[in-house]
Parts: sequence; C-alpha cells; structure tokens
Amino acid sequence: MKSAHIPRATIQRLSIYVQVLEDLLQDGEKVVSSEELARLCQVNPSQIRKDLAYFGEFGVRGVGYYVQDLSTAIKQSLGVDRVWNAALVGVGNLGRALLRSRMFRRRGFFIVGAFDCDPFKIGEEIAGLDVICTQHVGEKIAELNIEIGIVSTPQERAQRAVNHLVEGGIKGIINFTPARVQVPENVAIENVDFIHHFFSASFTIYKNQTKGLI
Amino acid sequence: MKSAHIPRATIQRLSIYVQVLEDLLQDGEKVVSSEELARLCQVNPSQIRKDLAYFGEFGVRGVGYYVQDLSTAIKQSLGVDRVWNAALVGVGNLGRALLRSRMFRRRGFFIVGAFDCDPFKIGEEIAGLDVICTQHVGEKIAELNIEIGIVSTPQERAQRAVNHLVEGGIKGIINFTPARVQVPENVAIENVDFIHHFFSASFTIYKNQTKGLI
DNA sequence: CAGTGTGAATATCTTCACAGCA
DNA sequence: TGCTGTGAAGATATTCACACTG
Repeated sequence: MKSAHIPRATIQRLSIYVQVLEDLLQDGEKVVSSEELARLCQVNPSQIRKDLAYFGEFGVRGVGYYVQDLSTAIKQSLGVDRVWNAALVGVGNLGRALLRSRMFRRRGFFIVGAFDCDPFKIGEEIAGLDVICTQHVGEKIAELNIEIGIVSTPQERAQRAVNHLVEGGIKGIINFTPARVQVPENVAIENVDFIHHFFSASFTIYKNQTKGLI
Repeated sequence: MKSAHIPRATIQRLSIYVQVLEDLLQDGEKVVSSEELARLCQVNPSQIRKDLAYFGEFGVRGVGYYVQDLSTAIKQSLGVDRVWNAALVGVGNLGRALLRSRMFRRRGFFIVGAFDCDPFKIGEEIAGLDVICTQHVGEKIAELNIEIGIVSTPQERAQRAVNHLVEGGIKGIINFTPARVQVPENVAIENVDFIHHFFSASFTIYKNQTKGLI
C-alpha cells in the first residue's frame, strides 16, 4: 500500500500502539503478533495490519512484529522520532499541570516556554521555567526554535493567544480550550476536548438505563 | 429519523454544538441557522441537521433553530440536563487541575470525592474536598450517589483504581491515563488521550514539510 | 504452518440535493 | 421565500478472507 491519505483515526490508533509497544518493551517482550497487540489495544487485528500498511511493511510473516523495530518504525512514520519544542500559553490550573507533567517530555515534546498575560504570574517559576509575558511569545518562538503551541488560557482569551503564536510563526497548535479558534491553513490545529468524553459516558449510562425501562 | 444507533462522532459534535450555542446565548442571539452554526463549529451544515435528526425535529423551517430551545433539547437528548456526581481517583498534577477546574461543574459534572492512596496526600484539602484513601472509594460511591469515576493516577495504578471504582458500582469511567484498562461490559469507559493530538500535529507538520521537498 | 499483507466485501459516516413546511 | 429534514449518492473506514512468505 504505502501512503496516500491517512485517516486521522489511524493516527490516533498509532499513538495507542506506540504506548502499548513501549509497555511491552519494558516487560522485555521481543515479538508481538497483530492479534496480541490488538487485544492489548482493544481493536481489531486487521485494523492494525491495515494501519501499518499505510506506512510500509514492518512485520515478518509467520512470526509477527519485533516490538522495538515496530515502535521505532511507527515513530519515524509519524515524525515523532525526534524532539519538538513547545510553548505553553495560559498558566492556569491546567497549564500548570501540563507544565509539570513528565508525559510530554517522555514522548519527545519539550515545553521550553511558559507564557501568561497576568502580571501576577509573570516571573513566577514553574517546572524550571519563568513565566513570560504573552506579548513576547513571538520572539521566543524564533529564539528557542519552538514549533508547537499549547493553548490553556481561559476560553475567551484563546483566540488572542492563538494569534500571538501564529504571528510568531508557529507550525502547530494544541488547543485545550473549548473555543473553536481560527488559524491560517498552514498551521496545524488540534482541539482537545475532554468534555465530550463526559457527555459520551453520560449518554451511554442514560441510554442503558432507559433501555431497561421500555 | 429518530434514534437507531448514534455514531460516537455525532456525540462528540453535539458537545461542540452545546458549547457554541451557550456562547451564542450569552451574546444574546435568539435564532441560528444550521449554516451559521456550522460555520462556528467548523463542520458541514447537513452534518448538523443529520446529527440533530437522530434525536428529533428541533428546527423551524424557513427560520432556523431557537438557540435556547436547541441547547436544551440537545442536553436532554444526551442525558446531560441534570447533575452527575463524580469521584476523582489520583490527586497528582492533573488530578489537582481537574479538581480545581470550574469547567466540569458548569457542565453539570460535580466532583464530590477526591481519592488517593498516598498517605501524604490523604487529608489534604483541594478545592473544598478532603483527599480520602482510595480503599474507601466504594463506600463513598454509595453514600454520595456517585455515578462517574475520573481516573488520573499514574499509568501503572490505573487498573487498580478502576477495579476499586467498579467494585463500588460505578456506572462510567473517564480514564485520563494512557493505560488501556479492563472494565465489565455494563460500565461505560472513555479514554482521554491528549498525546495523540501532539502526534497528529507533528505528523501534519512533518508531512507538509516533506511534501515541499519532493 | 503461523501470521502478515492486501484486495474485496461490508459497514459506517458524510455530503448532496431537493421535497416540504412555516 | 428560506431553511429544515431526509432519502439517495458518494466517500471513508473497518472487517473479512485468503494468497503469500519467512
């Protein structure tokens, strides 16, 4: 197969595969079949084989996949086999948690700048970073080679934060705000939305309960 | 149309519609067309009409949708027109941020219990809640009428937290951990995964860059 | 011969296009 | 007349089934 257009659902699953493969690696597993990996990721085995086929042939027939090799191959395919520098704008509750999280660093995303427009927060140190005025985010993007912006401001300030990042030449934005922001076509935008998971769960529970009653 | 099986993508979009409708309401808008709402939500107008058709007929032909009525109708359809009590297990960086966030409460999800197994955290007060030993989560689920569990422990403790919640009779779980946990069929599980958004953004940027080079 | 890689079949989701109603 | 609601068409995504290979 190789390339063509890759479904966003595939990317989402590849992220799960990487996660599970790294767990397997830690447990000392050398080889895994699509069936075993599928069970661990809670997807269909052909789904995995199809997802991988977009990028190449990584398995060995009759054997399975070498865990280390597959993990590396997926990361290369996604372009996450390197470090990406990121700036975080909006040092609120969530912003602080993201700054302190080790998860991003472990996956190659280094938050190298923290920005906020609140004078009381500017100068504060969090996770080894001094909070800087959001006005200066543009300069810092160039200076620190930042490619990804993380927006965790209050909803009403999201678009302004995005504008600052875009003017500074950012390449991608992860928006943790419920606002639907506007970006130019050449900037990748990802909207993180936890609330819908709560809605989905509520709906499922609600549905199951009413189903029993009819 | 009315009912049948509802795609999970529809639920996800309905959550966006609610968000945008509430913003419109705050701006004093009374009526909105599917075209206008679509623009604000960055989706196709027929998509909106189709999504709504799963649940009923909420619009007025030749006019559009009454903002307040539509918002209420969607929330009723999803079962989020009421309060859901939730327990949070795992008071780390992210857990604290979630406890302090006003977003959940605003959407009807009240976190009424905070749990952790770390003796240094037990007894600490966060956002008006005393941190309780995770062993006791089961009793509290019954006592406080908790239906939803939020898991924000370290990855390796996620399954144990889930087990405690399930034993206590929880109905749904929002898992903020990268672990793929096992739950019985009658428990709704939602896996929140921010990392894949970072992967998607990286992939998009990487792809755009290499496209230019070939 | 076990398990991948993939074309074909199926299932699902999205968009179009227009009938029908306020 | 304007915009919804929806069947039909089109586009995508998932699963099956098996040829193929280490």
